[in-house]
Amino acid sequence: MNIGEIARRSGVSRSTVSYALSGKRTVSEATRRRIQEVIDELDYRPNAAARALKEGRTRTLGLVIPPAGGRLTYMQLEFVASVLEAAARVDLDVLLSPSGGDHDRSFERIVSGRRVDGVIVMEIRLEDPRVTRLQKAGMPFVTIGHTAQPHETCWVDVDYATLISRCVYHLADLGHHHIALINRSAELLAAGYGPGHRAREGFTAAVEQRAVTGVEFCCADDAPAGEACMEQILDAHPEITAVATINEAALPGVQRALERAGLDVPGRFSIAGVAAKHWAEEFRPQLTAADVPALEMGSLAVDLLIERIAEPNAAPKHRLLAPPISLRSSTAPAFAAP
Amino acid sequence: MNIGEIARRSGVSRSTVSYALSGKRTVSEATRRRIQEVIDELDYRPNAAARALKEGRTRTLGLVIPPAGGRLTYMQLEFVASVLEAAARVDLDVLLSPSGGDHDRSFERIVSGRRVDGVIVMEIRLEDPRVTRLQKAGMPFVTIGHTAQPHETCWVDVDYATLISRCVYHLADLGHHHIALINRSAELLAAGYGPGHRAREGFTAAVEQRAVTGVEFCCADDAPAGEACMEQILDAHPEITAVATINEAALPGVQRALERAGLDVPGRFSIAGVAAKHWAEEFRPQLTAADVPALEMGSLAVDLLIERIAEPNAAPKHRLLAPPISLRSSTAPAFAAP
DNA sequence: ATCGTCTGTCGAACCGATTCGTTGAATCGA
DNA sequence: TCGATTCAACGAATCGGTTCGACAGACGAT
Repeated sequence: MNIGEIARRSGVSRSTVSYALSGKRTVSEATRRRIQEVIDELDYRPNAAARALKEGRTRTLGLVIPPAGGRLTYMQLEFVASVLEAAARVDLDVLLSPSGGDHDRSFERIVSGRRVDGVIVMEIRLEDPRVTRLQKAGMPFVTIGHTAQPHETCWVDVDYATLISRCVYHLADLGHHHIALINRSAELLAAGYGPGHRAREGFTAAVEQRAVTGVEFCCADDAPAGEACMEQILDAHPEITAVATINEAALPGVQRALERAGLDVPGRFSIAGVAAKHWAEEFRPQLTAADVPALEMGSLAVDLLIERIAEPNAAPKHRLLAPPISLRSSTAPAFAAP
Repeated sequence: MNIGEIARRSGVSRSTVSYALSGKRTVSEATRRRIQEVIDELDYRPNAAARALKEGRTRTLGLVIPPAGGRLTYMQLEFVASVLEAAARVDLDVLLSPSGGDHDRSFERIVSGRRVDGVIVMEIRLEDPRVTRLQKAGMPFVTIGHTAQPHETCWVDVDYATLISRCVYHLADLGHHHIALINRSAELLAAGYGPGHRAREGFTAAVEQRAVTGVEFCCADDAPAGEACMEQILDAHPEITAVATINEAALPGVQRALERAGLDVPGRFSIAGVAAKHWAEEFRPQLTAADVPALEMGSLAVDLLIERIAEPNAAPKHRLLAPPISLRSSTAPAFAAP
């Protein structure tokens, strides 16, 4: 079932079949039809490896996702889905690589085995060895999130600083004077996880501007950690009446702790966050949040990457997204003691 | 940076480099070291396409997931993650194809372009065109879920009939006499979606055996549909005090409807389901459920597939999993009017 | 009648690996 | 000292496509 077989059965040379298929040279209508018939009959499709070898491109994109897959947040999942969809629209396949460091075998295979034409990397750190690796290998890439050298690379990111600021403004407008930030884990922050750092900056700035008091807490990405964190907040800072957060995975636990403490949301306690829209709507009560446009980001990333593959030496492009806050049912005016 | 370059720089032939790398023939220790040095220096790795072309295998698996538009359930997500992990452990890459029918371009590329050595297909229907297509193409595959001809193919599946039966037994043991089944959508059922049909069978059988009354409801896979469905149940069958379900995505809505009706879970109403463990634990109240071992299923599927690729003509193997129910906080004895 | 152009097709080279058959040198036993 | 054996390396063929240069035949212009 190779091109030679098709050529033999339709009585032409292999090159003619190739040209009939690609249209890069003229082939008479009669031969073209004859070839097409044979192809349809045998259900022939060119071997991807052979084509990739000759053309020097694989028509495949790599998507590097965080390792230990089970822990993908809803937002990340939405993003992955949208990358797949966008790639499928332009007939590109997607190779997934669950890897964190730059010594990961799967990552190495993809990058230096030239299995893909370009790579999208999620969950970027401020100093990210994968970025360095990709640059060294000369592999086109787009990151979700940006490094400490943002001007050097192509990326799409969410403006966490602005979004957390908006959360704080919103809460302050509602009369909350003591607000906590539930950030992501201390380990992530220490590792230079950008969104965490920028959420911190935005929080600090907004708190200062509105002259409210703000305390930051780091919290691992799961419900039990959220529960423990919220307990700690209530315990150490009983004056706090609202939280802003970028840690959606912790929220079920946060909610549980508030419930146990008898603090109704939003009656006695408000929560504003940054989360995937779908997730925010399924949360109970529905979450007031900046709805991260994960779907849009995915197709944006694919577009940028395709552009980059075509023009590897053009100036890197970036997109910083700052979606507005959707008001739902998890925030309300600060409780005034009767 | 190809094998010829390495050969030239280390003063040997290309074949010697190849043998030094694969170890398929003896290469003197001295030359091997010399070659390795050059390789390390240039950071060389064999071109995947060239290797695939010559060897006739790609060292890549295909994973066919439901079309990207539809949302993956938490269970499906866990499964995808575990496939990725299991494949990475044995140095295989994974190509994702979000496709439903057999005419999907991405599916066709993977199957007849021989981009992968084998395929794992999720969300199998009783009559599934993709299975037919794969059989015709002679591509090794493993399905998650099985078709109406289960003996013909390799598959891994959850024994939904048994699990739903166990839910019903558990609820009946707690004194519930009127139980609803919240199945998945009527469209899916009509399309021959296996888990839906087997849940129905298990439910019918268990209800009969325990002499309780059971009513089945179909419900789309999202919270709003779950809410509407639960409202309908309460409205049309006020005697019902418990539901069993395989529709995890509908549960947040179900819960919301019960809350609005003032029915405390599990005090006044019980819920037992089939769901991913992590999901069941994050649900409030924690869900009594048969914890689908999605992680185990993923690596099982990869193992079966690798076996199948090695021996395409061996008798197909199957695995039907029936995990026990984990008792959590969403079920309690039927409410007895005071 | 001759030359140039255009069409449609073919043959051969090439992409970068693997692998088989071969060969030259070193080693060994008789 | 010679043939047999082993070791280490080489050269060429091959996988299945794409693409470049060549070329035969038809056609039109001069």
